[in-house]
Amino acid sequence: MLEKAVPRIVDADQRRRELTEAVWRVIRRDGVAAASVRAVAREAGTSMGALRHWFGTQDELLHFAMTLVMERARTRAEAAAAAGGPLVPRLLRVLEETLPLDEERRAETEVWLALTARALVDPQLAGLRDRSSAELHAFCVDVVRVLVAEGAARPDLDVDLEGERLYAVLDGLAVHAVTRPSVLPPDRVREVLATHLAALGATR
Amino acid sequence: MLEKAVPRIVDADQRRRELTEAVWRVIRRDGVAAASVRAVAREAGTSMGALRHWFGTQDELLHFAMTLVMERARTRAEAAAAAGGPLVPRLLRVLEETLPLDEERRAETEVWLALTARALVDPQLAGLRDRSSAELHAFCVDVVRVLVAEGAARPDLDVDLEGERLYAVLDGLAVHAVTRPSVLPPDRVREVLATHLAALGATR
DNA sequence: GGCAAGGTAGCACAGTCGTGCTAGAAAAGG
DNA sequence: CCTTTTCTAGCACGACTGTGCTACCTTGCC
Repeated sequence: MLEKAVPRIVDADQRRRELTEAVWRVIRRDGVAAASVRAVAREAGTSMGALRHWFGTQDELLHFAMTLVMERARTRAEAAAAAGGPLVPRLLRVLEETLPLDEERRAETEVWLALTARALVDPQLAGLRDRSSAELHAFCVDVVRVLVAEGAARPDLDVDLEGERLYAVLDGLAVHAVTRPSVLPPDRVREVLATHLAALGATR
Repeated sequence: MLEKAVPRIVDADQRRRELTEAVWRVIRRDGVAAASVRAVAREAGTSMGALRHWFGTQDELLHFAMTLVMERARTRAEAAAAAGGPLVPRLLRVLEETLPLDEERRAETEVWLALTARALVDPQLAGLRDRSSAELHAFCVDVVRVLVAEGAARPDLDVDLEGERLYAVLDGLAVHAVTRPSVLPPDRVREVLATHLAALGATR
């Protein structure tokens, strides 16, 4: 009943992360369609059997890949939120954690885009995506609320509507930064986002 | 040298459109990954051979599907632009032609999203997407320019930057309307977009 | 030492894939 | 009538797919 032996302690979570990052590399290089069990195993330098030990099925693999994208962005965002400094730049930095402004975040965003498209026809992934987008949307609404409360945005704003608009800017920038990187380099992305936040407070 | 017989006149373009719409149905129902030659032929009620007569290869099929999305949106947008009426509502209606506000446009947007994701790893599709996004981006910049010129937007706006921001709102709304339809029904999408245009002119 | 369990490896199966290919049906000019 | 061309049909090939499965290696407790 109780376990008798505890052999080969390999941190399961850590192992799954390593394998999942192999999934990311395959998705980025060859697309979701190419993220087969064999291809991922080859990329990770392991065997099909080992992979299937950690992920019982192919869908589970993609599911975990999506989870990891969300988790990492959220972790970074929370760190940025906890940092000090003036309000507006700090909120900017939190929002920027979801944008592809460096190689790491670019990888995540590309995987996010690929899996978002797949979620259109994969209910399992759709559930994940819904939870994630609800969270980010709620955060955007909160950002607007805080800006209004702190006097950094006009007091007559429709908070829900502006939250929705901010969220659209955010994901629109994410898509564009990933699909048109030469037109929209990281600094330009930051500039557009900063302009948007500033515009919420423009009273003139 | 000159053709001698002209048998079975089937409008090639028309036929290709019909088949391409079968591609759309498959992509919407089962995803790009499932858009195999066999599946599309079955969906179109024809044979693999017939399909391959019109599209020499699988990539050509997807390429044409993407082309058709772009072409249809552009046709509608030009019609909306040619219509009369006051400036701002007219521009709104043109921009709305790229958004999934009814069943037809929803289909196009879903296919667009799926193919945009695939374009990350398919140079052929990437070329198409680049041309299309450059065009829409340029149009967004023009919209801002016209609004400024007509006094419907603040004269001190950075036109390029605002064009970029408008484009982000547009594609962000497209993604959200397709992935979170219950939160973002068509009227809400219109409201957010209208708010954005109005905000460009907010002087208060 | 023995043994149980965690972890790895990879074969086997039945299926799907894209594409090359041949063969026939349909239609119009001679 | 026959010929020519367009269009349709679908078989055949080799490659790749996800997953069930067995066998093996490694580890740590008894």
